[in-house]
Amino acid sequence: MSSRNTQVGAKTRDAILQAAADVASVEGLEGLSIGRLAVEMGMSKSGLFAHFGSKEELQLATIEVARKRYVREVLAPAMGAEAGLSQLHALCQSFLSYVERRVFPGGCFFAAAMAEFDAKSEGPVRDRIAECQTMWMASLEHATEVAQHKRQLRSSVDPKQLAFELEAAMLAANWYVHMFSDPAYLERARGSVRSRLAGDATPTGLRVLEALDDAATPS
Amino acid sequence: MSSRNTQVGAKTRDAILQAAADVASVEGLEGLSIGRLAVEMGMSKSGLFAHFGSKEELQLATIEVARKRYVREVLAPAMGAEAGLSQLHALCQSFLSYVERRVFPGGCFFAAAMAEFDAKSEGPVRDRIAECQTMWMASLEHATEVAQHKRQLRSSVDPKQLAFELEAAMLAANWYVHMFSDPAYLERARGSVRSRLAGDATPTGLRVLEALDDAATPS
DNA sequence: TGGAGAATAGCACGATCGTTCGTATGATTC
DNA sequence: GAATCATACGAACGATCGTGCTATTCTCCA
Repeated sequence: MSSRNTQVGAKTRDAILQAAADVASVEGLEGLSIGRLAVEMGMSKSGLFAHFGSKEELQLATIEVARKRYVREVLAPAMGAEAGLSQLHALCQSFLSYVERRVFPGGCFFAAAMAEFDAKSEGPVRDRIAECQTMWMASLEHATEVAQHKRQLRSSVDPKQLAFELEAAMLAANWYVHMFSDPAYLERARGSVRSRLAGDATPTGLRVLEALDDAATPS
Repeated sequence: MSSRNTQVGAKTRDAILQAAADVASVEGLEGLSIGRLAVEMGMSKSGLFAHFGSKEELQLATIEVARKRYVREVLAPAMGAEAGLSQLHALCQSFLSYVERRVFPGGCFFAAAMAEFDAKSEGPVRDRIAECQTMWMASLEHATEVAQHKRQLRSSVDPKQLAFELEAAMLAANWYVHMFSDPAYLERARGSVRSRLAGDATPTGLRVLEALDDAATPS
């Protein structure tokens, strides 16, 4: 048949995982309970459970759909920007927009998961979360290195240090926005990103940043 | 009598809460279970439970002992510093030292609690955590204002913005140190604090910072 | 020394947890 | 039309959750 028939269970499975990712961003990956998830999906606990076989498998599968959402909502939009400083700027703006748009209802899924598992004993779930966080940081560092190669950021800048500081401001905004229900913290983070990039930029880099600001506010 | 006899139960209660704070910094305040805590304390679940009457009361009491520990280990040491920029610097160093010394085995208790409750529905526990976080930020902001009054930091600096950025770096270090078991992130945060304060300091403030560095590295 | 009251233990409850098992329903394939 | 497979359900398991009640043990003071 031409219209390849997607297995009926795959749709259900994905629907479950999308809901699971939303719940986990609020309640945490451990707080995610199969029973409550089944009620929310309008199906039986055992029917839902059969899709995964164990809670850990459910958690790992949830991480994967969350990761795809993250790629689609944060990374992909920033890939349109020119490599280097523009892309570094785009990654930060994209992340803050993703928090602002409430792509996950409880804030950044991976921020919540990192905070939940950072002190816990080792395990596949913790390992995968750490991997995801490392990959995200690597994309910030890589954009920094390209920007240095293009003489947009000073060569004295340590890419890991810059990535750390940018991510720190974005993470803090993520917590505070939800804890105090105050979107002003997103603007604080945007201010941090702007001044940090401008402070490390070469004259060439400053022109790039100015062009980005002009594009953002076409008055 | 001169040696006022503390009620025997009060010691037990405090011992329970100290253990509870340690556990909660790793497992979270919701993950804290009365049964497991009782086993750890070598007493019965009901005997332990009787001290509090409800899990919520246990959580609130745990927050209070954690807060006292925080005051003792972070705020109090920094109160020895001269008001203003020195104290702002001391608060940041004190916090990072508190993370490094593993005052709570799972990292900063309040960072973990904020991450756990930021997206959750309202309640006394969430409210208290938010209060504690606000008070900590207020002490950073206050030190900034005093520093401005003393002409150590530029008057153009927004105290809330500076406090946000300092706290962001410290929080990020707290997560990463535990997630990746790498104390280098503490140095990254120290670098962030140093460059951020130096960047906003007046000539007077710069001399203060230099004096602090000399005192820290008496070569 | 004994009695009052605080502190702890024992036991049980309903609810929920993750998990297993047997079964019923549809669709697909021979 | 029969056999097989994917999918979901219902019931139940043992464990643990928070929370009551009642008894026992301990501490301290008159």
